[in-house]
Amino acid sequence: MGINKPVSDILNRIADILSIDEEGSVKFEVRAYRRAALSIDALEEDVSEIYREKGADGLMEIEGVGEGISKSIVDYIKTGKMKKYEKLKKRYPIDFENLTKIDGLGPKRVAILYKKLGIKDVNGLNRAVAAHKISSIEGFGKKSEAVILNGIERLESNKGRVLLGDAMPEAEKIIRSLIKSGYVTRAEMAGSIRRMKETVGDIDILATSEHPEKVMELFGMMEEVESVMLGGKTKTTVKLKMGINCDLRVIEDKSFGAALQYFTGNKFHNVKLRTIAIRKRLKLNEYGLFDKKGNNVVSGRDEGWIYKKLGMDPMPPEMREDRGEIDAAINGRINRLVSLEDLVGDMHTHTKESDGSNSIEEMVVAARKAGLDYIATTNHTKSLKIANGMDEARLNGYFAHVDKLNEGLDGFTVLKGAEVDILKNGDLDLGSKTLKELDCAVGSVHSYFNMDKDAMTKRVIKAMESGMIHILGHPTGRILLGREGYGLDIHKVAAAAEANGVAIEINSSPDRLDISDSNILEISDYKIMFAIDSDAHSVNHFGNLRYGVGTARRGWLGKDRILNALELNRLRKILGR
DNA sequence: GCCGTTTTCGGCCCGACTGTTTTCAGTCG
Repeated sequence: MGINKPVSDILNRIADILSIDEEGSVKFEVRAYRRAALSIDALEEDVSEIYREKGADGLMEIEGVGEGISKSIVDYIKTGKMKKYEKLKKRYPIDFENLTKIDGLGPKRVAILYKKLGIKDVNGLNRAVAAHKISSIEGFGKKSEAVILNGIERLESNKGRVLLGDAMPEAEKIIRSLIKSGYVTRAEMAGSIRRMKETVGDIDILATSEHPEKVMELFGMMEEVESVMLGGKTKTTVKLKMGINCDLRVIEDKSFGAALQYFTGNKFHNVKLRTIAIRKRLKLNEYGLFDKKGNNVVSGRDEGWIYKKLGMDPMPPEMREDRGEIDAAINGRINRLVSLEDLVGDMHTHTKESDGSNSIEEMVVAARKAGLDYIATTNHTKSLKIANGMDEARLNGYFAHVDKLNEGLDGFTVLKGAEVDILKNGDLDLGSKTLKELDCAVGSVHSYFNMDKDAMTKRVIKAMESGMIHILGHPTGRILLGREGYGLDIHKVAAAAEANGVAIEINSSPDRLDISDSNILEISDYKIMFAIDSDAHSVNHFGNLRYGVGTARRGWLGKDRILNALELNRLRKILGR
């Protein structure tokens, strides 16, 4: 794997240690290290590749990386260490990475705990909390102790993140309760959920109300809430039973748009926007966009106006990750992104013939309800025994059944397909006669995940070159919060997809979202189509398509790049090749 | 340490909330 993560971690550790005794200009040095760490973490290409291709000059092209930090990176590439960090570490041999993940602990308080109690890591902190040693330290109290204990539990239980597919329905439930209470006129999600990030660390909700105190009280008593962490007049943080925190902020109606803007973009996006505002002699905050005299120059109700007043086109929330969207917006290059309504079909669904829970008839009813005009029925194939994979004979029988079903359907079509296993050697798991008869073949890897990157890339490309598969299913095999995807040279795969007319799947299953938004951005210059598939194993799973659409939007894809946004006749032409 | 429509020096995003040292530093998003 690449070294971006360790490099950005070390830069953050340097920032941690520098910030302990920060005085004067060191404060900005800290900021510079954090900034560089963030942009390296978000980089698509590995810094070692950049250095190999373009040397130290290439590294300095990275935003926030100048002479000093590029030297440190080269240092790390050559020796596996950064001299600057090794030196600083001697002063504070502390596990800042994990300790600062705990609520209420930043580098300074971690350093105090080290100096006073000799705490170096989470275990040490745990012991100190158990012995009630924390509350006696100057600057800490009983409440700090409780917050820290809570933070340790959260860190140990699930690393503090949950799937978008779990967090979003929870946020929707909370919003419904707020509206139902009668005290809230408007409530919406902000933050990473609104950006449709694949996993989220907390839920942000914004609401307008004439009675903020009442809303705060009500929020703290909701059934989803385990405990109230911080309760203010306009902002309350609670710990939800599902294991993450939820922030609720109440704002005035007139600043709702500004607040939505402020709390949606990621940190980097927002910093850039505020810097642009300053250049225009304006000030941007959650209450609006203000000129020097303190007049709000936009109607705070409209989020889009803030972008327009700052000289750029508004862009969808999913793009606000500081991945070039601000430049694109300034140059008027924000394209219309694919939306859920654009999808008219689903190319990857299962029935109880293999490992699904419902019959094809039930799946058809659910798909129609979801607004679709066609689905491909794509059950597993024979080598995937654990999923009751189908062999050629069973498939033939099943397809005869589907033919009959289609005859009776008006305005809906079931395409005959299969999720064909890509075997260890890159062969497909069905005879070529059957393969040729499939309307839609999704090729997927379900075995030997541990092959090295080269071998796995060759395996997948061989399958694509067979001319038999239409879509590469869940291309990297990752399971969010579970396992890393198998190593795959995504550029080589994309090039093979282009050469062989194979579409790349965006699997909408909340624990996959595979391929990822960042991979899409990486390969979107290839002339390839994408298929946003539910991979539905039951009638409820068509609802997951919204997460796949979110992923596609985070990858800046328009409707024209989506296979299943094509109406059936055009789709058939492409599938027939 | 980084960076440039205030430019090679002199700046660097913004506000809420907390605990507690009653006036603010630290943390967070």
